[in-house]
Amino acid sequence: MATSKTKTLSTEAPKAVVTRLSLYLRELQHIHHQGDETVSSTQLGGRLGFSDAQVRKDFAYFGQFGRPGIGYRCEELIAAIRTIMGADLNWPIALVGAGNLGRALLRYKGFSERRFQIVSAFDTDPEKVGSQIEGVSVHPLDAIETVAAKEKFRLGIIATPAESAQHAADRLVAAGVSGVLNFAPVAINLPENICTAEVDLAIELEQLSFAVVNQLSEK
Amino acid sequence: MATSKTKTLSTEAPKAVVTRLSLYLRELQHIHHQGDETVSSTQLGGRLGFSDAQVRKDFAYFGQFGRPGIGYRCEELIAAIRTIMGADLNWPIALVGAGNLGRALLRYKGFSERRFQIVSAFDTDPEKVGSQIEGVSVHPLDAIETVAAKEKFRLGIIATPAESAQHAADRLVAAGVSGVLNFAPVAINLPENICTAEVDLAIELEQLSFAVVNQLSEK
DNA sequence: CAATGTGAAACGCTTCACAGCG
DNA sequence: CGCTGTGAAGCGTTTCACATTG
Repeated sequence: MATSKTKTLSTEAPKAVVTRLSLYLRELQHIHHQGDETVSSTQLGGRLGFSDAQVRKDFAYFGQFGRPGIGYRCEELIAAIRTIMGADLNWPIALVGAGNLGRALLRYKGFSERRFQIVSAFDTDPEKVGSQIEGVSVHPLDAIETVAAKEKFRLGIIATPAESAQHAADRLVAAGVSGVLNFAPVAINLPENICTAEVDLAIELEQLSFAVVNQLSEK
Repeated sequence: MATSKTKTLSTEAPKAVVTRLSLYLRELQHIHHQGDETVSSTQLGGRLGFSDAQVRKDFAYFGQFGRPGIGYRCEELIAAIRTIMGADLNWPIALVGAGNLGRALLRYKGFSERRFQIVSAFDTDPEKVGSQIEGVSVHPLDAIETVAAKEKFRLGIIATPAESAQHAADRLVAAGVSGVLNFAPVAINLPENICTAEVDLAIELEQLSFAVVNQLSEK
């Protein structure tokens, strides 16, 4: 009875819960590294700007992880979230666009800790093709399907200019990826069965500046 | 009567609407560049993955911009959103952390188009301090208050490792910024009156991989 | 007694359906 | 007739309040 029971994940969790799960995981790892074995919903929520009730309800979707009077055991909860998130799988990734941002992503250390690895890079610029960055070689974009057969990447990152983003997306899909993370400042159109996430750096700043002007503090 | 009337923005718009406003703006600019003078809610929504009703309702919070039977005039709508978002102001920005990611942000062209400009960079690494990147000089982090007096930045970007992020945030606040965009993979604690936005690249991938595994297609 | 787990209430956002307009 | 603007209904999420537990 010392171990907690994880509900079947068939229990569809609300989308909003899943987005917070990653934040909980990250924060729990910091807390645990810092030496704490347990944490209460109030503490954890406080660090992330969520209410205690929300933290408890979020975890309750997946099972009973807490001990009344004590809180949650970090290790246990970390393991549970990692399982739920599938964070124990390895994810080889293809990068399209070896410009400023693409090169920074290739060098970024934070991915490997979470088992994401950029295994191949692609670009259309002949000057970039053939070079190596952090041990990853830059291939011509046209070669993506050939390389995909060998490297088996399932996710793709688009770090091209806006004009080339749709083409990059199409090539990635042709190469068989099932998810695309798009850093180009334009919406891309993909088949229904492909998952996408977008990060537009300028938009992040725009939202922030709006919040500042309108005195909306905190998140 | 040819011009539309913009409601006072005192009409507090839902947070969710504001996050979409930036996407509308970006997309309208693409559509307009592409030569179209008008766009319907169905077209615009289709490109972004929103319903037509949502698009109409979103704009209706700020006034009456559309013409029945025609749609929305791109120019008019672009101007209106820019006004609402305060996108006509200039935002000088301080960057803390001149590593991989920081340098990529300094070189990123997408900011200036939206009137964001990194005017000073800071780092604690003596090897980086004193160098110039894209015409921006890297100062010692301790000098931030002195530089702030001259450069008057109101926003700060944190692109440091997780361990240094809280300290970077504290220095930025001491230097008088009112908003912080945090790329470090850790939650930071700030005074109530400071706005924050977070972008964690690994978390974006984690969310994407979860969506792939759980067959959640599209957004 | 400090903390969880959880129904029920409250809230905010999205979708629906349709009147109204050019 | 195509498309907007908008109340009203519907839905998902958050907060509240409290019984429950080690």
